[in-house]
Amino acid sequence: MLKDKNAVAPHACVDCPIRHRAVCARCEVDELEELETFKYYRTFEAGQTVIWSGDRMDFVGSVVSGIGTLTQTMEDGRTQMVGLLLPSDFVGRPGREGSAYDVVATTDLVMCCFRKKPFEQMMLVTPHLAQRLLEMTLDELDAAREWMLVLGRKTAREKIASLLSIIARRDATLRLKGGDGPLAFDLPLTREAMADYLGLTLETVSRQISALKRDGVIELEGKRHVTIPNFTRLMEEAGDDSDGGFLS
Amino acid sequence: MLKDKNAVAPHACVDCPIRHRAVCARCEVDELEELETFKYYRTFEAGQTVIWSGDRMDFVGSVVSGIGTLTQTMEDGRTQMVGLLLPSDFVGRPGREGSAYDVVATTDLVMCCFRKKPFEQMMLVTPHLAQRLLEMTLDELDAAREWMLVLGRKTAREKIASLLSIIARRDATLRLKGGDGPLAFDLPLTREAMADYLGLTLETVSRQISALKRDGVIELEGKRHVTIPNFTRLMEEAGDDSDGGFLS
DNA sequence: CCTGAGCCTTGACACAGATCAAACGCGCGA
DNA sequence: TCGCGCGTTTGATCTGTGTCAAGGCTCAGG
Repeated sequence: MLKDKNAVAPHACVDCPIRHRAVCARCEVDELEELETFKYYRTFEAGQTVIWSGDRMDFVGSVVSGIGTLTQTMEDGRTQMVGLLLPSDFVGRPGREGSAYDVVATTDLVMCCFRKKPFEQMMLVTPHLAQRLLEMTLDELDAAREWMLVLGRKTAREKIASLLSIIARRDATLRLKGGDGPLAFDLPLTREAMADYLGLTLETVSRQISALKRDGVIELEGKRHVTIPNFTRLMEEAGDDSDGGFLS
Repeated sequence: MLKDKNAVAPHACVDCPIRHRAVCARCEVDELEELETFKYYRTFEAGQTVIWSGDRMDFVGSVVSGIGTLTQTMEDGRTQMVGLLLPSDFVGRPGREGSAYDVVATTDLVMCCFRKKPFEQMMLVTPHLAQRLLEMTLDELDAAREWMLVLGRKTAREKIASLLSIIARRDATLRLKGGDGPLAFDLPLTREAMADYLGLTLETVSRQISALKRDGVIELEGKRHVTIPNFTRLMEEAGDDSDGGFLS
């Protein structure tokens, strides 16, 4: 199952693509060198599970490229996605044994992993690391709470529009493109995964996407490629005020 | 409007009731003394707003006693509660200007406040403070994600049962009572506040509470006093597996 | 004692989204 | 080339929860 790829991809930290956004963003060169002594890369194929809920974790790490999801599942099979992992996002919790969620690779995924014990040790004596992790965790908390509003109070159409605007925004900031011209991106999620994120069924997701397309809010090329002709319009459909506040 | 009470309540940190659970839990005596140089107490009456969303915050702080809520509101008035503030919980975000949520006192509330600037300064040089805050933030993130499952996937009945079991658990841990005897507590929230927390209407909340009572899952004395004859039964109704995992 | 304001309960009905079911289209292996 | 599987779309119907409306309980103030 595991491909040779698993052996691939070691960067030097200094020219890592997520250098300026990940946990290590604030680290000095010598601190990066220390991190490198217990760092290793792992790759996962689309669909592979990175960590099972409840499993013991012996590493923490950052997403370097690709997309992953955090999900919770009830005994009867109902599932809720509780987080989206994009490049530079952090996985794992220092100071806790196991994972509380399933972590799954949605696309092929490259992770920069640190052995947990030495990472925890280093955090105790390296404020740069702990400060950055606190900041990232606070951002995630804000994002989770924003999502609670989506889940608790928005209609199906608003939920879809909210998801699209989040993906569009994160995609745009990753590529550092400004401008209000038409945004375009590939949906990194299946209809089912979107449904799990939004607390809907996949049929409802499909119907609402068709409706948004019919109403000219989005354009579709194939099933996955989305163009947003007017971002403000999308925001209105999402029920957000137009302040354009953006996440992490 | 402000009562004399506002002048009241200064404890010495060393015999503070939340000393061992709040941000300052890990601080040494000398660190507590430093905190005390920019600490002050404020009290709020039930119903009073502590901070308006978007307002500039010049303090951060801990809930000493009483109960508060964090809520988000959409332009059209739909509101979602995104957090419950219980004694020892932390309010405010170091490194950010304004509040992202409305913070409201649900009961009379006493807060231990720190002026924000000196607190941020102290965090930079006091690992005990930053470490504890990270730990608390990670716990809150877990709680928020658990709540996402509730909001996205649970039925109205399960939502009510989930809320009751959370309140019962936190109440029990606050009072440090063990034992599986019947739990009893007063609901700190109105039906409307519960609805805002659960993404329901107050009518649905009322109906489901009546139904749980009818089915013997809970007992009611008046509108607010709840007895749980069988906690395991309540957990089953909440759709949680019986692992009894508990928060923060 | 009466009155009014909050808070809560209950009923009747409407509707958004779930459920069940069928079929499409595209890529891939045989 | 065919056929199969997966992700998706679309339709018909069902149902849980929202909406609207009426009335009850309790407590504080006149």
